[in-house]
Amino acid sequence: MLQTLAGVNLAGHSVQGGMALPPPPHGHEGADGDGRKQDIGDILHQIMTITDQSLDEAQAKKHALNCHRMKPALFSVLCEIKEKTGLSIRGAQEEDPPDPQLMRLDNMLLAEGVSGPEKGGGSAAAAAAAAASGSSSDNSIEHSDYRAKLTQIRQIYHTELEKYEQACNEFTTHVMNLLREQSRTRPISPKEIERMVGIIHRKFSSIQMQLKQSTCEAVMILRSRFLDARRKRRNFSKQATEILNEYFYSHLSNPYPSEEAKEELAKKCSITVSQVSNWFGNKRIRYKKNIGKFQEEANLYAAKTAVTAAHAVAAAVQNNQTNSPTTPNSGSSGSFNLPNSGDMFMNMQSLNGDSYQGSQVGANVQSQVDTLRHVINQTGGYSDGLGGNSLYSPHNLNANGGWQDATTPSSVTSPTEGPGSVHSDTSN
DNA sequence: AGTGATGATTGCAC
DNA sequence: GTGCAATCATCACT
Repeated sequence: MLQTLAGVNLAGHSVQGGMALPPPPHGHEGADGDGRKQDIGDILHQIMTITDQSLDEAQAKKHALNCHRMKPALFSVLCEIKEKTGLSIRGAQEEDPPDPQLMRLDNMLLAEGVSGPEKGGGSAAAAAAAAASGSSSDNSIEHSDYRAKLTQIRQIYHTELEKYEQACNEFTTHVMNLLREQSRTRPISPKEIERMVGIIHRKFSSIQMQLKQSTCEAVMILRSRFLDARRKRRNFSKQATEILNEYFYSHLSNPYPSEEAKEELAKKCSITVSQVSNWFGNKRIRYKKNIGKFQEEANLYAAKTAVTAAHAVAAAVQNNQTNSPTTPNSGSSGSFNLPNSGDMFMNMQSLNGDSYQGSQVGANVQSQVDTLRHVINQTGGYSDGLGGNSLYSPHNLNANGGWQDATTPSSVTSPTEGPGSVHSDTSN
């Protein structure tokens, strides 16, 4: 049938008098070879002279062609032929499975909070990183900065994506219109238009993939810049260091805070428990390595805690004056916690004025300090007999360089208290 | 740029 | 799992 039709139109009475189709054939075409050659020659001639025709002429012929009663049949036949040839071969590769790389990129962008629903400008990754690297004020600044940058990336990504989608839609509509228009004169089936749309979408999605890829790269760079704790190490705040030092020097005989104490310190210092552990690990080793260097610091903190202790003792004594006054180590009152303990190896009387002024706390307090001193002395940790400027003696380090009381540190919830020692825990 | 301080990590021992 | 010791990487100061 195809051959018949094709033969009718091309070899038979086709395109007589311009491009207009002839009336339908009445039978089979003539088998005359010369006649066929003549016809083909005519067609070629018409094609070659088509540019000489005026626009009106062309439109008129086009209209005549469209109105020809054989046109629909011929159109579908040509479409079928086209379908079976390589002209539409590109459509064969449609319906391929989703690109794994694209899926990876999508997942990553989703996990980073770039694509998907807005999570308050932040992301799960940022939150995780925040938890991992602590949550000090410095870090929070950093994370807000990180979030701001991420939001920026997110905005750029969405703007670009929107642009691409818009361009894709516009282009698709344009091509579809064009093809529909052309389908009136060319054998273009709706299926083929669909395929063309698919091709366009694939092209645009490959552009989108590039966008996603560069967005992922940007996020990765941002993460490594902002959230790598080691790269972006920040010193703890002065206050945090002070709190940690106070605890360390007031528990020098056993500077191993319990889990509870670590948590308390972490909370106070706005750092993580593991950071507290790191700090104590570093402090212990560095103190041990260079005791001399830390002596001044130790004296300072010891004086500080002594003053606090004296104040606390004074307050306690005043509270208990009407009752039976007790020494602080009686531990009857839970109203205060003496922040220094048997760890105090300080000679208060030899402290200089900058660190400590006995007169500042008054005679009453001074007597209590003396009491305290006595109590501390009883623990064996206090010594008046230190030579030179050695206000502070690391008695608590044994010959092996370890802490004497450092037995099963992880299970120790408070410093080992000798008889008569005052419970202290600055973390409380 | 050099240097010491400091927080984090790693490998090992218990 | 915890702590020690060594080390790394960065900060902060000169």
